[in-house]
Amino acid sequence: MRDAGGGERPRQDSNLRTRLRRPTLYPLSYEGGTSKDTGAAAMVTVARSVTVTLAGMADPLHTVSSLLAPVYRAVAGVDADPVVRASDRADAQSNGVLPLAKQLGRNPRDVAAEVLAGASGPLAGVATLEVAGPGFLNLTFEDAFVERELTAAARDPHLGVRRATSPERVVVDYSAPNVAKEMHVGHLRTTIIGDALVRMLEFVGHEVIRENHIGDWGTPFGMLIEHLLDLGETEAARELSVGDLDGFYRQARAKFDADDDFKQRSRLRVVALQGGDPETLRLWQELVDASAAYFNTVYRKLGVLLTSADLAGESSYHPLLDEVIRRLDAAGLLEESDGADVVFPPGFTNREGEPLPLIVRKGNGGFNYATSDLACVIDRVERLGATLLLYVVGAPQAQHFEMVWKVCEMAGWLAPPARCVHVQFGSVLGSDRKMFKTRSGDTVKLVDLIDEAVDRGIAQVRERSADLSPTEQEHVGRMIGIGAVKYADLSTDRIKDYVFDWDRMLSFDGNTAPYLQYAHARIRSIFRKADEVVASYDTPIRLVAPEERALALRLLGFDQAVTEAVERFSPHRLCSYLFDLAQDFTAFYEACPVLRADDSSIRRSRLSLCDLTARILDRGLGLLGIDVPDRM
RNA sequence: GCCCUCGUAGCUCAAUGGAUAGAGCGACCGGCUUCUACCCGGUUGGUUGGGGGUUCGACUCCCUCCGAGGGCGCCA
Repeated sequence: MRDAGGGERPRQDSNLRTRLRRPTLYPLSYEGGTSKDTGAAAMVTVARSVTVTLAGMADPLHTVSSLLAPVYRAVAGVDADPVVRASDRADAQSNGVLPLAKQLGRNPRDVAAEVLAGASGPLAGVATLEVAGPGFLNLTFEDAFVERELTAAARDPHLGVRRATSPERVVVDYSAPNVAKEMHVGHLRTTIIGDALVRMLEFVGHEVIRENHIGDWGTPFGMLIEHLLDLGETEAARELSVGDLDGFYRQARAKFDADDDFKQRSRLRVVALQGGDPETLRLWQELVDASAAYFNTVYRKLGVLLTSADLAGESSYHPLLDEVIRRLDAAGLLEESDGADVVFPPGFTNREGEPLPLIVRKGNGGFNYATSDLACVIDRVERLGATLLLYVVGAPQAQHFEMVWKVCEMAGWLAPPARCVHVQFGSVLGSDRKMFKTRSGDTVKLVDLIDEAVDRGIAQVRERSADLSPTEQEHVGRMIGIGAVKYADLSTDRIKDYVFDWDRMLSFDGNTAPYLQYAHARIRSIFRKADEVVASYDTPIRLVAPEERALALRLLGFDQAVTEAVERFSPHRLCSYLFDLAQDFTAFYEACPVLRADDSSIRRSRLSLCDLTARILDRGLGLLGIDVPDRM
């Protein structure tokens, strides 16, 4: 688990230090897409970890790694499996696996030279190598090799993206609005990020279970049900369907605070609800259904995958709560504190520096969210059989989840390979760098935000694309508006706060959805004008201009971009790649005439490059949940 | 008070412990009028909040200080 830190680092004695010095093997690692200077290609670092991957796939760097693996083994004299994936690195380091590199005690340049000598054979016809800098191997691919790999990627329905080597069953917990409460900006990030992760995980071959952990249980439901009865069921249904959930909730709350009789009825209603009274449950279900219908309209507007089938509300864990307590008790973990049943996971302290408990049963005998989160882990691991549990929840809840998972580990419910990951994210800020609010200071309703995005998108299209029909303008404008909001959210490192800025996210310049969508539409436009159909999967690609080469190498990096985004649960990795791709395409487009190319084989080859670029843009944005218009 | 996250160009953001820290916007200079743009190229811009440490090598890891935000017993 997380190390609380604070310990003083032990001082190394100087002899030991001398003996351990000279790290130097520095095995092979893939260093980056393409080099800055146009002529060169991808580079390989004789620097850090071995990222040799086995299966043969379209990505040329993996091919190179495979070819070089024996060379490394010979040079390093290492018998061990040289496969270390990026995600294993931290683990490898702590286990002392990786630093085997450091045990050779030789100069990196010499090692690099030795690798170079051994590599010329295996890499013949693939790439040439040269030693550079403090022990880097620069790798320049042969054109013929790149052309071959590119053709292979184009024929692959997966566009060169590898499947996960060990597919898992993954639960993604995201969105999680509350019944009878409005969805606001706070739900934007969890919904969008969760949706993108689901799409990416499925794409690389994992089995994904979406779970929308809605807040459909607890004491507020007493007053909500009583308010529903006061209004009359038909009137209440009407109000809820209009989507004025906050109004409904506020009225109930106001009555609860002002009216003792109402308060009393509410309390009795909570008891009835928890006791399973059929009529109360029926009314409760009515509230849940009305809210779910409302959530679904929001999800459809936003274009995310969630449906009613994904609902896994807190109430569904209700039957498990007694079991949770029973098991904790049996494990000897349960303690009594101030009348409540609690567990003390080690490593957490409160304001006074005393151990901080996780309360699993309140003093009044009721359960709280910690209890249902515990039940939730049991359910996901034992019933669903998931090994990876993702919680796409805001950063403020980090400590809560750490405590819950710690208790799960102590109780033995959460053991490898099963593990939980908090996919946390920062806040959405206004231009004042404070929490994003309306001008009047209220929280921003999510529907309002979505509607404004669509309006702005449509306005944008009307201005720029007067030649499109009104219907098309609306259709495309919707994609642009929604895409802009999603992309702005996904394109920055999720852990950080970001500033919500309509003008920037809707700009056609810079790292934005409209820029990428436009690059795609532009390619489609070429094909509408072409008098022949050329698909990348049946046309050989020939690289002539440096811009073609740069684009080609970028296209081959799709696999790496997707893999990184998935492994780190960081959609912005994919965004950065797509932006780079669009920029490379634009450079190509400026420099290389496609339809007007003199030579027909070049023309076909360029059309093929265009086609593959469009397919990757389409697919890549699709993995982010962003729609891509064919014209705009 | 303790704990967590963040701090990178004027602005908005990138960067597995690797090469000279990169983009976009803005600004400045120069081109272009095109297979879809208000486009293209170039220049400008940095003590990566400060200081120390580990390392062959630190934006990245550790310590410390400063600043911003968040969390800390019966809400979720």
